[in-house]
Amino acid sequence: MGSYDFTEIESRWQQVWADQGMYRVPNPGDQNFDESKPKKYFLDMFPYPSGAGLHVGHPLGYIGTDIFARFHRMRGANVLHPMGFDSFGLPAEQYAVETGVHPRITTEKNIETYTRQLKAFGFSYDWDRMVATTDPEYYRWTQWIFLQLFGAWFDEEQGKARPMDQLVEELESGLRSADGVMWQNLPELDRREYLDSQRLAYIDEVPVNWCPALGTVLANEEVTVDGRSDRGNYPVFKRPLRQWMLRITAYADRLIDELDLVEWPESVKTMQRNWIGRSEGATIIFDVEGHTQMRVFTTRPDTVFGATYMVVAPEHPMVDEITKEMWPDGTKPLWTLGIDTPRDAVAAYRLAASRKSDIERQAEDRQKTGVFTGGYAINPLTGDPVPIFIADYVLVGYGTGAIMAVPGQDERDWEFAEAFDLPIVRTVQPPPEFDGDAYTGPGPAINSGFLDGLDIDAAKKRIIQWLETNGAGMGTVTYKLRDWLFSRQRYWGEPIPILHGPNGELIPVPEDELPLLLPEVDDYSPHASDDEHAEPTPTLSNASDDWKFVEIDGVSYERELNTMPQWAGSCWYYLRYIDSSDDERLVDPDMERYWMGDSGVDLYVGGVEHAVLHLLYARFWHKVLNDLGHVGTKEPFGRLFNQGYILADAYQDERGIYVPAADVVEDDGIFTYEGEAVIPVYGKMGKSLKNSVNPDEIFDEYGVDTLRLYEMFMGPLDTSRPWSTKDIVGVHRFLQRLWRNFIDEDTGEVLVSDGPSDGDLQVLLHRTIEAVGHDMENLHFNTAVARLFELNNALVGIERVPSDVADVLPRLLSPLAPHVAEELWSRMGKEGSVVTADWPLCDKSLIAEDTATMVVQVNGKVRDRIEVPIGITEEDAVALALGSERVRAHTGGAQPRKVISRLPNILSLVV
RNA sequence: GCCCGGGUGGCGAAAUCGGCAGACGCGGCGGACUUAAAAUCCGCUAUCCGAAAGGAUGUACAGGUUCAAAUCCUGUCCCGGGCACCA
Repeated sequence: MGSYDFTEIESRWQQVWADQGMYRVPNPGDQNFDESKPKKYFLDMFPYPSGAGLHVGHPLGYIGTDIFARFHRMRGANVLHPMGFDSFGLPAEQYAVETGVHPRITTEKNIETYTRQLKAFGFSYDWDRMVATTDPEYYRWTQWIFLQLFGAWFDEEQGKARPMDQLVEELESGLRSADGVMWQNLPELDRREYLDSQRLAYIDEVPVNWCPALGTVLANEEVTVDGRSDRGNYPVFKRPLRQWMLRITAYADRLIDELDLVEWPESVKTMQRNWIGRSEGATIIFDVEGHTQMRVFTTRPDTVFGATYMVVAPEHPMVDEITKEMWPDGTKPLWTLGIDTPRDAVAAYRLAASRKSDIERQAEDRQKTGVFTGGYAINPLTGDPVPIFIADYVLVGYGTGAIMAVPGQDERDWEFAEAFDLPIVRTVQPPPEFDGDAYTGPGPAINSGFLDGLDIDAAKKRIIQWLETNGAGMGTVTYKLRDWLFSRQRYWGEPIPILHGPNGELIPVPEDELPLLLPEVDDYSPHASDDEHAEPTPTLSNASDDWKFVEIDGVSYERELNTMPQWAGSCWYYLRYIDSSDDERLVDPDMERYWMGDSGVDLYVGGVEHAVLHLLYARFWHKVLNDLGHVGTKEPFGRLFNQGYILADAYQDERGIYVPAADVVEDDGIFTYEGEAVIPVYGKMGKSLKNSVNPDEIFDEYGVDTLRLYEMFMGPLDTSRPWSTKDIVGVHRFLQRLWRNFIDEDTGEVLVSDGPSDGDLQVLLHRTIEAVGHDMENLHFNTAVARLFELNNALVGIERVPSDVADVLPRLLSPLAPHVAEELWSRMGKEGSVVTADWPLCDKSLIAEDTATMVVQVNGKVRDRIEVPIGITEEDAVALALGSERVRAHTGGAQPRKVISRLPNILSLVV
């Protein structure tokens, strides 16, 4: 009755809130919708529901958004605060491979566990809006969006996606040609191929990241720096393959420029800009001896006079054409690999290069290798012949896959030139003190004909002008960003709703046949292998012929057997929450306009690991949907916030294997696990370090409110912080002290007085209201908690809590620790729920004081503190200060030479 | 190598604009209550010198600007993250 029984209080209120639908939020048009309130959309990055369940590190950001949502509700906003599950993915499928249990079963079970755990945190989600990406009613619309991408093209002039119909119209009317060919003159087959090549979702043969161990290909973003898979850390190899691609590159500029519209951490914006990697330069056309031409991309067209050789990527399609039968005169032995003919030398080098994985290329310490092709190009500016090499330091996928090498101004080219004894010409004058090799800094052009004397920028402009007038090139922009490889050979993903006809026709599955359900298969195994040359085979090829083949008008069509990558479902889930049960359309336009407003989601909180992948893909899809008129904003997430991580001690045994941290025993600084010594390390809490702390244990011992407060009190939301179970007692003591301040533990009597506070306590109360409100707005929950501690501490020793304090404190606490706040509110007999109570207002007149502490500095050092009236004049202040013994001890009684004041707080005397 | 963050007591941290460094909590020390312990309550707790009053030093390091710097500027070191032969 009287003691703080958090377990009982928390479970009871969670039940009451659920029964009353406390956190249900109506849409425009719904019954209880109040359009006079401002809208707020607060979103968490939804989790993948893993079998291990939640640990205390997962909900850090969720606690933050929940507090923010509760705060804004009390301040009178309509708050959309939903949760769901990104439930397609590898672990459920791997489990299915091992056990034969259908991934749907595993997934449903895990979702159930996650839902139970999330509900136990007392989060104020509107669970009626929950989505799971694996739900056919959800992925129906993921497939629908894919068909929108398939049914659209990117109009370069308008800079936006448009429906294919409009392209066909413009082609038929002659407004536009198909790569220079009139539509009327194009055979039927070529027309189809042309149209298919223009779509935002298209099939192309491209070098892909093939991961045999996972049995699937991966997007560039899913491959780590050392050429391994992001998930599972398996080796990844490059190989050409026909795959579905999404034309994200068409949006490269908008994805950069429209970052200006959003309030995101600068670091995330920078990462996206770097990933897109826009660089401006020029394409320069080199005549290759004899007949053909070669295009190179350079960001330094101003250095073209110093281009003394050319390098082509080993995989470049023109290599065969350039390569000569015989080594020409003047071939240096160094250039030939010691092989008799250029053809054999080039073949040997290409073979060696193709065998190298990205890791090996890396490991070689960037030693420059390459071989001469026997061919020469003509430098269009100097007219000199320059030898053409192939070398793997030039990448086929970037720019034109060929470069003009300017060793004087490029470190890589310098290294290669030294290794192969090639001429070096400086075309920018380095400063006199420069003693390095390649010079990449600013300076006037030299050895560059009509460019001489110009600085780099001017020289670039001038040479591009020259190239364009002489038909030798043009200004060009290139990007590091590649189109998004969208096929996966896995089972547990959205089927791609396309049929393949006998002549290569691509037929979209009609919208009214969506969702295209995943077929049942006997074997979920991907065709995984240790062999990098194994042929990728989609798991859906294990489906029955009934599913795989569709007959339309007597013609047999084969279904697309690849599935979508895991990122697909998370590209648009924030839209589905708005109207999660709509079976007519993706989202109702009126509801979408209301909740997304002018700038999209008002606060999106999640880990920084999604800085590139998820956030770039989602922005891309959103822009396409915007172009096609399905959503109203240019950007999906107006404000992004990256929460930190919970870190924890972890332990490795002798072999470097992590052991369960919970079972490690410490004795006088020595750590042991099952009697063996282990080494303490430190890192992000999670399965891989085996250092997870289960929230259930904390709930049992301290309760939900304590855990919520603890995670917030540890530090600012955006910094990582070490978990320390022993520190939890601090916030737990706070709640118990709060309880004892309000409730007599023996009798259960509510210890609230009839009269309000006065004096210092009243001032403190209103200061707390102001400070907590301010902290809440700025997501400074750690300091908000500290302010509440102070107010609570001031109540200790007071017989009864003054009525105004009793009225305010539970409301201030309610977003942070909703259960105990609701219990106190209810025990005091207050009207309604504290959840829907108004946020307290601060009476500013009460916190304006009539005296202040004036700090007196002498020569910049604090020497005394004096209470002064708020409106004190400088003259009085100086007189007061000079009257102080402590001040006089440092002024030696002399008059100050100079007085600086910020009255009534600071008086600075210089003597 | 390049690009972002960050570095404050024994520990987690705080410090709107350049204006009292260390709020709040953990831990520690001392005290009250208790037969005792736990819980609770009270006090102290940056470092050094000092019995104290007080003084000196102190926000990674070295400089600078300023009456005044954790905060601004220059350089260096360390930690974390991203990118990495991108022409």
